[in-house]
Amino acid sequence: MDDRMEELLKRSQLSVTSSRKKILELFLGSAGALSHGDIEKKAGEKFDRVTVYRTLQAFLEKGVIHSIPTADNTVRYALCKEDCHQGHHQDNHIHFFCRVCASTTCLDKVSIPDIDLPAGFTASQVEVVVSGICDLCR
Amino acid sequence: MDDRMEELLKRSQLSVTSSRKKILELFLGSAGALSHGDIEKKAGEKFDRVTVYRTLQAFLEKGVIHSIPTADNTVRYALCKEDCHQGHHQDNHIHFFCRVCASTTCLDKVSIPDIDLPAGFTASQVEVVVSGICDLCR
DNA sequence: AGGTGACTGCAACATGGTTGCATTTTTATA
DNA sequence: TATAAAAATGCAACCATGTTGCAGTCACCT
Repeated sequence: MDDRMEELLKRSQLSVTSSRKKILELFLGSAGALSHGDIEKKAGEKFDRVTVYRTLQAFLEKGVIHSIPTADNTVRYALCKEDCHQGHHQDNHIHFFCRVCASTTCLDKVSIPDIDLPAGFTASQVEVVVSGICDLCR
Repeated sequence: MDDRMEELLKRSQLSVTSSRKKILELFLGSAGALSHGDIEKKAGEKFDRVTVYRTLQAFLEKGVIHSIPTADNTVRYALCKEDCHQGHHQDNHIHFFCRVCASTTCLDKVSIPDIDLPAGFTASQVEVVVSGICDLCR
């Protein structure tokens, strides 16, 4: 477990520190996506707010996590799959936000449908966020 | 023009005040969606920040505008169409965010495709935000 | 083991958003 | 039209969230 996290950090060209291991551990141990606030709470006051921000920033840049915009306007983060590379995310899946438990899940199985844009518009990214009730809350 | 705004406010059960007329005017005169910050800038320091917040809140509740989550994590607002009613929005269209001019547009013509959710999930709302380059910037 | 560069924590700051309350403006009613 | 009640505004203060600079610490490489 510890090895796995160290390996993931090294592969992403990030130096191995205790805060990064801890935050990575939180992501690995959580089903859905985490917000900055979630991480601060779960980490148990062990790290400075700034460290959490900078760690998330580093993870984002190196392609370890990706950010998810949600309806309640708080950014959440989730682990990327193996095919995410530095700076070039492959998060071609939709996100589900549960109104009951406020959790955000990546629905890897559901792909994003094609969308016909009007003439003159060019799409480089499509974000789909579905809100509703998740399988655990019904 | 002035009549049109007063009528819209009255129809939405909102009392007619100068700030509401001014903010409504900004929406009518702008092509895309506006963020809180946009409004404060365009209004020319005439209104208190709090008033802008409360006005947007009131407009939201009465179905005059709807909110749009964007990739850069700032909420934007756009006028609702006629078929939006109090508390029950009919904003069943996708939103386009231009990376160049940072404008957000409602693409009324493009409807949201159906999405097959995994078993156990129930969808109540689907948000689609396409990022790319708009027709004016290419 | 030791030097260099990267990471951390602290303080201070900036921004975005909310709440309570006194004052002003709208609206409804007479 | 005058007036009372209701609603909206502005102000101050506050909280949450996010950023920056810098000094100290830690990880990495040789």
